[in-house]
Amino acid sequence: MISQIVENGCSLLPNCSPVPKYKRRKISAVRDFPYGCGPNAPKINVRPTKGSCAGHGDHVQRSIDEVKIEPKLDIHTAAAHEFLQLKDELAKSPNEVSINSFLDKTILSCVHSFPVQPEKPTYNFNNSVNNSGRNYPPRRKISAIRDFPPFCGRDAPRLMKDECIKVRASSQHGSASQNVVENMDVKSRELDGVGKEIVLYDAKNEVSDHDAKMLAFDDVVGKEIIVRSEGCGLRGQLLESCENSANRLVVHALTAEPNYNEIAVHKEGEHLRSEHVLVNAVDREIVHALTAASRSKESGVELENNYSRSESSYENGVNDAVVYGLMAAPKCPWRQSKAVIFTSVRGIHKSRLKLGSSSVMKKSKVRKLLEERRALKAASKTKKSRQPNYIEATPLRSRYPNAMEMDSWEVEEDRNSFYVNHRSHDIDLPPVVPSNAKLQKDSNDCVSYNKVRETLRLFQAVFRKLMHEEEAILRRGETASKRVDLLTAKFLKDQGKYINTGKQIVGSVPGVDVGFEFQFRVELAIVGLHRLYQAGIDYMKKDGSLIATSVVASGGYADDMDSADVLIYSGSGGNPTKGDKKAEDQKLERGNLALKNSVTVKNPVRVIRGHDHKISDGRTRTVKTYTYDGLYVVTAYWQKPGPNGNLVYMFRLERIPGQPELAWNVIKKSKVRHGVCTQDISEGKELIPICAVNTIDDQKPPFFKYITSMLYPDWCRPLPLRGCNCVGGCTDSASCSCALRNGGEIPFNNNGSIVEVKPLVYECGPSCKCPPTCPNRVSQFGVRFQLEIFKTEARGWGVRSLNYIPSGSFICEYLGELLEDRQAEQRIGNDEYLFDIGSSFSDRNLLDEFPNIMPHLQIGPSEVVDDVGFTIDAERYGNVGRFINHSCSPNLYAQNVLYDHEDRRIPHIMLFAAENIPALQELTYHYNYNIGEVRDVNGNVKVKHCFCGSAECIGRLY
DNA sequence: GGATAATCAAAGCC
DNA sequence: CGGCTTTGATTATC
Repeated sequence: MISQIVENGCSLLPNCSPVPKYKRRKISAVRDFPYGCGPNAPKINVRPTKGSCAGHGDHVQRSIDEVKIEPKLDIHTAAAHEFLQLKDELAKSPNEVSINSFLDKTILSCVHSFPVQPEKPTYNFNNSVNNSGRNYPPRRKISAIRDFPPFCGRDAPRLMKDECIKVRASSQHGSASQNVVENMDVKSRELDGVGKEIVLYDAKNEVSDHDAKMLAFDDVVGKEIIVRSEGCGLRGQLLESCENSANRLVVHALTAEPNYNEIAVHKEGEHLRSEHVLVNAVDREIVHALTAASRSKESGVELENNYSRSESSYENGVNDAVVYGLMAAPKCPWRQSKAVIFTSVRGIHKSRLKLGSSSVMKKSKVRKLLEERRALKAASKTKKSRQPNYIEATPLRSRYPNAMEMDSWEVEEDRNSFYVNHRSHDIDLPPVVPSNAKLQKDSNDCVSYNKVRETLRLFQAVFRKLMHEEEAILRRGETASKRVDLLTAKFLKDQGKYINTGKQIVGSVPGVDVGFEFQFRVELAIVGLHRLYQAGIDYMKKDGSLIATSVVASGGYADDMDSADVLIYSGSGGNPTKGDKKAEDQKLERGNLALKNSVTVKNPVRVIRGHDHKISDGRTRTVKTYTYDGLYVVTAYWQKPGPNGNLVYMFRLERIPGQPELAWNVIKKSKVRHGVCTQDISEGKELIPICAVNTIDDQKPPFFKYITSMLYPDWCRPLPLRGCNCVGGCTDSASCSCALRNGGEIPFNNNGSIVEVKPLVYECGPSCKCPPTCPNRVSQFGVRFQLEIFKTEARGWGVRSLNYIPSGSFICEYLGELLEDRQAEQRIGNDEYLFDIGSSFSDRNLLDEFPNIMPHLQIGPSEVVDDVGFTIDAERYGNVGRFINHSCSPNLYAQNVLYDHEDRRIPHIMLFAAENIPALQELTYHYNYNIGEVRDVNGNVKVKHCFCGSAECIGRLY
């Protein structure tokens, strides 16, 4: 699949060629930065601590490191113990004591309410299908040896047509009896003293022993078997299909009767349930299948409407028989002419296993996807496919409404395709590169921190790119994947980009700092924070028992997340699923059990919280993110009735102190914002006011004239850009002249995020016919996020957002007076706010990474912006962009954009988010000076220290 | 008893 | 909201 994506990508960028090395811009600007800490300054990027005084930051850093450096249970446990001890001392109230006794009681009561092994299970044979009693029998071991009547059992011959007919009972008159067992003669006899066999036959219908329906199991006690005759001859056998603790096995009309329309094997009360629905004429195979499947655990055939679908899983040795029986058409001696269509495209297995299918199936599905992509491509080229719609996405049901009429379509291939077990191993998946080797190098925090950030950024970048492709597919009217996050995750996995994949980690995950913001659950898995895609509780086995390692609180359950440092977390399970409507009491198993054990083990548990963010950057929407909230300990658990009337487990998690405060807490806690010194530095010129905050000293923001568009000198009269003629909104990239300028595609996703770094982006402009809602108008509308400027400890004023910013979002333009370089050089002393146009610096992490793993992301050389020496001076006139600081590890990047004129020498400088940026995190971009090339008026090399404080800070701007 | 396969559950996502 | 995804744990089997 990956290779396919790559191919597609290349086709979208026809001029693929080796990436040109970006020209580093020559420096003409000189900046002064306040004095302060050096390269070892406290990190500021991911720790939006209030105020960020250096000492405080150091302290926080250290205490986190203590918890983080050695991801070993005992250290964390020690920390947790310490915390708990402290807590005990602080609050030795009677309440705390009573919690324990309360817990003891709860545990006792919960034991009573979950009778795992009732002393004397009772079984009600008179009650039929709807019995839902909770007295489950003890688990059963399979030990029966059975004698099989003719036509049954493992040596059962395949039923031939005649035999089927013979088996068929003549009576069409009987009716489904409510009181099934009473109508039957029940015989049971011992078999080898181990198991028992029960033969039930319908006396009324007077079928012979051999043709009687027969059921065998090995332990009568603990099983209830109901055979319901629905007025037809019966012959069926079901051996050993009861697993787990389900106590009732309902065999519902095992019939050999053609034209009879239902065969079902139910196992009520527990998970296993298979149904066989037959419509007309093909039921003989079912009997065969059931017979042949006698040694399998479960088999089923469904015939719905006019096509057939098989759901089966089987054990070794009987595969052929089962498949044979299920499939019937190609081999079946009595059905040579009457094909049941088992849909298969090009030999790819199309029948579907049930949810949670085997790895065999997964691989074949992957292959299917791959094949379909190819088919898609081929179809779009040749348009000569036999099936007009090759692409899987619509359910089989709607895709093959007339399957029966298609008769022997690709039957030969189907035969093979059913032997998935034989074919599954030569599926060519891309090799999975384990990333463990790389991990060895990540001994210190900085490396792993960078790695995590790099990986997340990579995820975002790949995601945006793949999303872009999917949107293009959708526009063509074809079926696109709806789960680009999963596509991206798979891609990264295949590239070996998952990190922290080794042994499960208790406590902090190296490189993942408190406050990290994630957009998808798969990202949590990619960095090793929480490995499960859906489940809320991750856990591991430690010293023989389960302990919880991380939980995700995302609002799906009735958790209490109001308090900052305490999380009341609901256990998992018990909720009504699709199949059965009623909620069940939660069980103390899996995650619930692990959390319970963590109460006594006192190990730290990572907490990730889900948040909903309203994004109103012109394309109003809500996005959900997940924030790593730090380490907690589970201090108590109890049961209580949940919202669905069932009993649920509740867990109390308390945050271990000394960890960085989270942004949402800061905002929540402080209703009144301290240190606001200017309400709106834009003086109403921006849509959203930009306030200035200073909690460091009394300084006010420096004076400057706020502008919202560039100031061009008199001599500069750039020609307007010729616009496109798209009336609807530039959806057709082939006809939109603006899209063509961008290499044939709109460089933004539908949600307004920029797809990738480009030397130059053409947006639609004033002379375009498209409306303002056009997806190709993003950065021309000014600031859309709630920004504020704030005084930093060491770097003067900085800019941050009060809201979460998704990766790829437009932040602001860098506005000011346009100068020629030589003019700029004359502004000595006032050179702090100069931006050199023409270099189009882009994020190095992104660019260095991409050519390796996604070759089609390379950029055509023709697009490089000419560097003829223009500079933007924001000293006297400017906007919020002038306050954004440099960082060696930035979260924004500058993108050249043209929309209102076509002079490529002086593009707009637009700043975009290069990653997901949590609220209150400082916004930075890379000023991109060349070290040692900045000189003063006398030609002396100038040195400027960098105080960005990022882990990879090189200590100098130039 | 260890390896492998099948089955299942899960606080997601469109 | 139904349907489509995935992964890891558990269970079953050789």
